[in-house]
Amino acid sequence: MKTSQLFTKTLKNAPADEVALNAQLLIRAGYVYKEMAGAYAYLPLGLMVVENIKRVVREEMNAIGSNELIMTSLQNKAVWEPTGRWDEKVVDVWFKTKLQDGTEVGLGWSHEEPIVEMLKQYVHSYKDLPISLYQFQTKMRNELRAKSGIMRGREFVMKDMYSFHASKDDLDNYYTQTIEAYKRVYARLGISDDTYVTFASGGAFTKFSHEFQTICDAGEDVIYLHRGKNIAINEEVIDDAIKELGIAREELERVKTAEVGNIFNFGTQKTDEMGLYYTDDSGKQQSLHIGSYGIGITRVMGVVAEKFADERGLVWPSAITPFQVYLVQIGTSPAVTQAAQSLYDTLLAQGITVLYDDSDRRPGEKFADADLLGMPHRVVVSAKTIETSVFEYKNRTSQDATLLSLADLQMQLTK
RNA sequence: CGGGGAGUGGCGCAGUCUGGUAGCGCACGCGGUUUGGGACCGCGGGGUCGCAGGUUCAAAUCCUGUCUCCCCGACCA
Repeated sequence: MKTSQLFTKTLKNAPADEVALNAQLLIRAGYVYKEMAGAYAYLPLGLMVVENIKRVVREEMNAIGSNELIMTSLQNKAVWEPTGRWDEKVVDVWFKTKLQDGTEVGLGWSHEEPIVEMLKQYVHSYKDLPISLYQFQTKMRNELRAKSGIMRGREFVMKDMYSFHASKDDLDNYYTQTIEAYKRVYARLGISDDTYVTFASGGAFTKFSHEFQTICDAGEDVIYLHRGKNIAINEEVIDDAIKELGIAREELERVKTAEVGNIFNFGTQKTDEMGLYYTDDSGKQQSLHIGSYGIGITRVMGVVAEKFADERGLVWPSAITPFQVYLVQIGTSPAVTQAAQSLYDTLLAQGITVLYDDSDRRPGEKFADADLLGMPHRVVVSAKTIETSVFEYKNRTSQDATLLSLADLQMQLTK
């Protein structure tokens, strides 16, 4: 895409009321627009990142046999009453509204109850199990206080998955598979080195649930870490956990983290509360074992933005960058324009995504934008480079540029 | 929800204490000179000062109320 066609605008200053680094950079670089506290619009560049993160997650969820669907944002009060969670004293993040005839409805902050309710219509026999469903949904949570830019909003995109099983063993097995799938997701997103599977507080039917926590100063959680044994424990459950695991608190390192995923083993709690049962092979009615697995898509984007950014701007991992290459044309002579256009066409034909800065701005501004926008590769075409038929290449994270032939450049961009 | 801070062109700010109908930088438009790390000169457009009410001859400025935003805390299924 050419910048002349892209809806975007970079800013030198971030709005003064944004303190969170992720929001400052994402707003300055034109990825997001703040509608109100805790609610951000995703502009074309930001949407590309969101979609790229979703693509990675989608591929890994599909790989463990889950099915994508999409539930509704409007939710039925009657579905939530049996579990007691319609009550605002139990769930304090509800957004509730009324239909014109006075019927109360809720805006979805979770889809656990609705999806269990839905399955009553489809699951009757052990032959229908197991089943795993997931969606990417905009969750609405009426948080007392929004904070940390896109890392804790009142409206955010979440991947939530739910699995349904005939036995505890089958659920446990799938739960373990999901942990591995989540690890692959974080590896592909470039944050696996700093992401830990963490023991956390869970429902009444599990000793612990698991969180995926990424080391991040802007995070809201604190975990205790044993890098050698690869053990991580949320501060919330530290006392119980060290007893359980037989380790000493002194062995653990205390770090600030952001929760990028959370999985729960519900056991048969939901099925019993809501009356979802199946018939086993001897004709007896049985409870289902249910698991629930979430990844905050937009929060992950904020964490990645926050973690990798440097003083010049964003730095995107290759897997989720909106474009692989920021192509800078310097000068507007026909020869330079033709060379830049030609390179642009060549790279596109090769399947490499390119943002081609075809504006007639000065070089300094273009370089500053290239850094701020954070694409992994920068290529410059100028009068100097076409003289010797080379291209100037620089990686976002390196200081120095090198001159490469077209073939070498193509190799650099595809490795 | 408790505590603290802040709302002045699109963004960043000054002006408020000591009332006298709004200013700077960036951005934007036009002309010119420039062109490898956010250029320079000239000209120009744009705000009624979050909102409402009050005091006053006169309110961005004083008073009351209200809305919004940010930070800390509490909360986080």
